[in-house]
Amino acid sequence: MVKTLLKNKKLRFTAFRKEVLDVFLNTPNAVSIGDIEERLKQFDRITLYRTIKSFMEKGLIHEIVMPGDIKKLALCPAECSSVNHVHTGQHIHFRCKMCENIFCLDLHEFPEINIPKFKVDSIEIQGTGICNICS
Amino acid sequence: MVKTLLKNKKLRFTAFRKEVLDVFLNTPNAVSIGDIEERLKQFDRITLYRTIKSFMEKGLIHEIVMPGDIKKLALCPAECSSVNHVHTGQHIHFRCKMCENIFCLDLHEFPEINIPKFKVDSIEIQGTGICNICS
DNA sequence: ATAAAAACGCAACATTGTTGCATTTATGGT
DNA sequence: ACCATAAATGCAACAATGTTGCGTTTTTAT
Ligand SMILES: [Mn+2]
Ligand SMILES: [Mn+2]
Ligand SMILES: [Zn+2]
Ligand SMILES: [Zn+2]
Repeated sequence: MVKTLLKNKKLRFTAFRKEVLDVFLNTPNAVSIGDIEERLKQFDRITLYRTIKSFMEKGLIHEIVMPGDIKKLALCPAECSSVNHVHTGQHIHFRCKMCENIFCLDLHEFPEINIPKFKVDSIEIQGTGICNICS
Repeated sequence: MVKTLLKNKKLRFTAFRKEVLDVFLNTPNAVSIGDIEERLKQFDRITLYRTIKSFMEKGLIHEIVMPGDIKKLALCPAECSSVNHVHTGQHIHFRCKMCENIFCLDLHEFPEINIPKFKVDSIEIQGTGICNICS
């Protein structure tokens, strides 16, 4: 339920936040801000930006960026406890060049990346290609 | 030499392009558009954007994006033949949280990522943490 | 019910990137 | 070296994206 979802992340429940969160819950893949705007009947742009920022800060959603001015948002996995920074947990992002959808995918085994001389905090992996629906 | 570098990528040699390319050649790490602007005495912003676009289209430089509105540019490896799309070859990107520098790093062995049901064209890997200088 | 803190909505602003167009420059062929 | 052509430049105007300030409204804890 949307209300408890927000509460669990220490976010106040408001009508607008419910609407925005519903967009995420009703979409299988990542959504852009434009996508959200299209799905809201009427809204204030500034409030939307602030809502998204709050959601990100509290670890409810995360941001996915790719070269070519691609920026999308997706729900964090339920167990995500990270706040205010990218925490893709152990999943990767895949962009289909046909449908332009971006998928959050759980890898069976997340690869071990060793970078000599660097202290690695987090790793992000992003793939591009063709999704199963488009191929 | 800058002139042949441009020619090899089928880019015309101009005074402005030389200046921009020199910025890349004189910087060890990735640079933002703001970085470039700071290093140029005087310039036209529009021409700079178009220059960068040309450089990217011809595979002279590539774009590195990370969550948090981070966008930087770096020279492609010499052997890079890809045009107009992200081709990190087989290197990864590492962002140091202290100095905020972004490094293009060659991994000894680039990991094999297998994504069931998806046809993978390219993989990008980005790490964050502390670089060797800052630690 | 009340009070404090947070979120909202509006306006104004800032930053980042693009398009059109006239002028200048680079380059390949003569 | 000269010329014709295509490309690059510089300026203005515009578009898209994101932010800040502030008075009002709503949520939540007491
Ligand atoms: Mn994700
Ligand atoms: Mn790189
Ligand atoms: Zn697809
Ligand atoms: Zn560092």
